[in-house]
Amino acid sequence: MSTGESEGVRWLSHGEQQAWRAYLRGHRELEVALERDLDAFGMSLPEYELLSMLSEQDGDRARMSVLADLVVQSRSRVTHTAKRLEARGWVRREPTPEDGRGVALALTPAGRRTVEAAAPVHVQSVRANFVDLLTADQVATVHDAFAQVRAHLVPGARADDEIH
Amino acid sequence: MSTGESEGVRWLSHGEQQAWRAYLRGHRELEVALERDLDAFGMSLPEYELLSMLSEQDGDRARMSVLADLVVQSRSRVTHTAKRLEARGWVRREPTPEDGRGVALALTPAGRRTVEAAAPVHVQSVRANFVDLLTADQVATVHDAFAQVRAHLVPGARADDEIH
DNA sequence: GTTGTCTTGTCAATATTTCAACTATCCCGA
DNA sequence: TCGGGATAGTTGAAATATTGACAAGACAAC
Repeated sequence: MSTGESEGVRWLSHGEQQAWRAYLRGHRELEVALERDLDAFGMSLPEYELLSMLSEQDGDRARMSVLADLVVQSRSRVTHTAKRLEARGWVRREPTPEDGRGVALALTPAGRRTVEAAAPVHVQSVRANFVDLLTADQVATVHDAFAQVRAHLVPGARADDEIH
Repeated sequence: MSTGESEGVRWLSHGEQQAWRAYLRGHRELEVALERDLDAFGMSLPEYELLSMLSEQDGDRARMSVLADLVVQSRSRVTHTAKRLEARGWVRREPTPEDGRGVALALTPAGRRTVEAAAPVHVQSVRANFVDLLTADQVATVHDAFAQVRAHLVPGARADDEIH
């Protein structure tokens, strides 16, 4: 059994395994660093992402489900995150006129001020710990690689859905 | 204040932002896919990583702190994870002879059987959702990129610490 | 219009993770 | 050999995340 199943398995080559592990570890370290820098603003990375996405939407508002897709989180998780952000006064829940089931999340003025304060620091962190460590070619390759991964896993996903 | 801070900030270029977001999203989708495939074996990705690292150590055992570094998790987290794995009979806690403070985690026979059953499926998942979607060059670039990130964030980290 | 089905979002229960003590051991110098 | 400071690992409570069940509106078929 323990050896029998190994037949026919395409294990990773040494290089592939090295790459995979470098990625897993690098990603974790990077996340830790980004969280650390956001800590000064009293928010986590997922929370920042939510606020940031919201701040780019028309009218600073978006449906819960749209938000969930944008930040790649479950709806339930977005509900919880929104509740926390609402408790801090950064976000407000509003009914949607067009669909009685829906709920829109809207950035409050305080929320906007907070994202705008956090954004420069966060961007600097992304630069210092990621973008600026890489060449333009490397950045482009990372883009392509993960866009492919996403396209494979979520066939319907649009490549540029940060805009709407 | 809200505009004042924007001066002097090196925002991301459009391409950089696209890359960053593609990476964030792709990573999350990838994690979801890997977790889904591991689910059949009753373990999560962090748990698999722990078992997998353990299975590569001499004597199927390693100190808690070594393990924590290998999988890039806090010690406390490793303690909790180990407790769960121990409850399933996959792992056993042992005192270390050389250092009275230390605790070694050892894979049980049942634990080894379980990793060996999960490994082919997991590897296939990593292939299908990541490695095989990329060219060899892309894989190499991802390796370099995240190794650089890790080297920046954890200057002391060894590149090949999956072996010992 | 009534029925059945799908979608939205929430909720409560459960599981996991984090954080800040805390214990025990080791190491080193006076 | 004592003491202080480091290191190893654990603990429990609080914060966060996931899951599955649910309520309610939409929507299509008839």
